[in-house]
Amino acid sequence: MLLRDKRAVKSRSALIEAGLAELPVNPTASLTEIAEIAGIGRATLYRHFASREALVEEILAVSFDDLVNALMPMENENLRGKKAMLRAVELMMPLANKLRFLSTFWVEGERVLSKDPRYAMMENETILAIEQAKQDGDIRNDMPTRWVMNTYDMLIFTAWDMNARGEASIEEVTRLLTTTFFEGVSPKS
Amino acid sequence: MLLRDKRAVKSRSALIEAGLAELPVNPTASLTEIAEIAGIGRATLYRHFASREALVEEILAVSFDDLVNALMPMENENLRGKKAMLRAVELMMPLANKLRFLSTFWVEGERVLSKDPRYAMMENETILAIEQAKQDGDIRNDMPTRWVMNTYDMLIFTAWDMNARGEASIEEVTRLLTTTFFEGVSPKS
DNA sequence: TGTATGTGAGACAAGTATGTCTCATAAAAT
DNA sequence: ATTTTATGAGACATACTTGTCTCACATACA
Repeated sequence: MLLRDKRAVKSRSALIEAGLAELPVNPTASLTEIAEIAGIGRATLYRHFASREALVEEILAVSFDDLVNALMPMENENLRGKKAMLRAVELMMPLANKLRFLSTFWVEGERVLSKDPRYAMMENETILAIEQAKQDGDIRNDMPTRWVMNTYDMLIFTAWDMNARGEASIEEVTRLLTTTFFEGVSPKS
Repeated sequence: MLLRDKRAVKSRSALIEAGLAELPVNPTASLTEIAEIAGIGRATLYRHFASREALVEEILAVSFDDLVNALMPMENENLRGKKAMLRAVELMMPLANKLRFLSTFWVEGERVLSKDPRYAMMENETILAIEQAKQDGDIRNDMPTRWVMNTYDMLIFTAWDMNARGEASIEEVTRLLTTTFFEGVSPKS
């Protein structure tokens, strides 16, 4: 299956899309269900992916590629600390459904993606940004970087979820997210 | 199985404890595994719980009972707004290990628990507290109550999770949670 | 047009989880 | 002490999932 053929390309992306949408909602979905959602025969699924594991790993790889690509513009912007974190949120919001897959399959994800040098780079840059923000006086020094990172990730998901339910626009949830993250829910004093 | 017998009580609680501990870590664990962890025969598991679903629902019910009981002291305290929210966090945090189950099985949980009148009551009281806090000037008026509630819930789950992983004590995550929620990660100006 | 190739449908085997049932044993209840 | 009841071990049927394979058909490609 060398993806020279239009049909193969279409089948493959339909399967990846189906897994991306279904597996975070129902992680134990059978490959029969995935194939049905994709509108593709089950046998064809196995022609593209040797096993269930292979499918998950492929979706992880594709999602991670999208994430890296979304953040590419930052390479030329030389932002640091708080400004970098704000910019990253802005760039990441539109693909939060892919981030959701990454977080759902985090155990597999870490095993697979940790072989990718970009993975260590990204994590490192997040930590650097948080610690830079601490030095700049934008993030409290008495908060563990790990907590700040978890909160940051969690707020991105909450914002995406609210947007996905149609309760607020991308711009609105981005504003809510960044305000809540840096200032909290209290009014400015 | 009317739980008049010591043995039945012991078996039942051993099974619930095993599910409570194992299922959040490995949600697809078989009932054979659960029974083995509990140190109970698989047949006995089926004597107590008609199906896998019944076991999960029972654990959800027990967990929710624990949550409601933990919040009982507030009935006599007449706290409102921000103070009520802080107190609720304080009372809920020690249940971290038990209530992680609720967040893992949130989909089933909502379906099962929404039949319980106490569920609607709890949600309603949270909304009331948030709106009271807005009136008191403790929460920004330009933030939708729904966003504030989602953020509040997600921060509690994040804190539970971090504590359950042994990355911070109950006191530590309580402090981090309340500070982040009301003040954000920025230092006080 | 003719050839190569991807696809759908379905048969098939192997493995595993579910749920039921029986029987001898051990423990609790009275 | 006697009766009642829960348990463990294991057999058993059923259903589902996985992964492989074949064959007729349709579509892309050259």
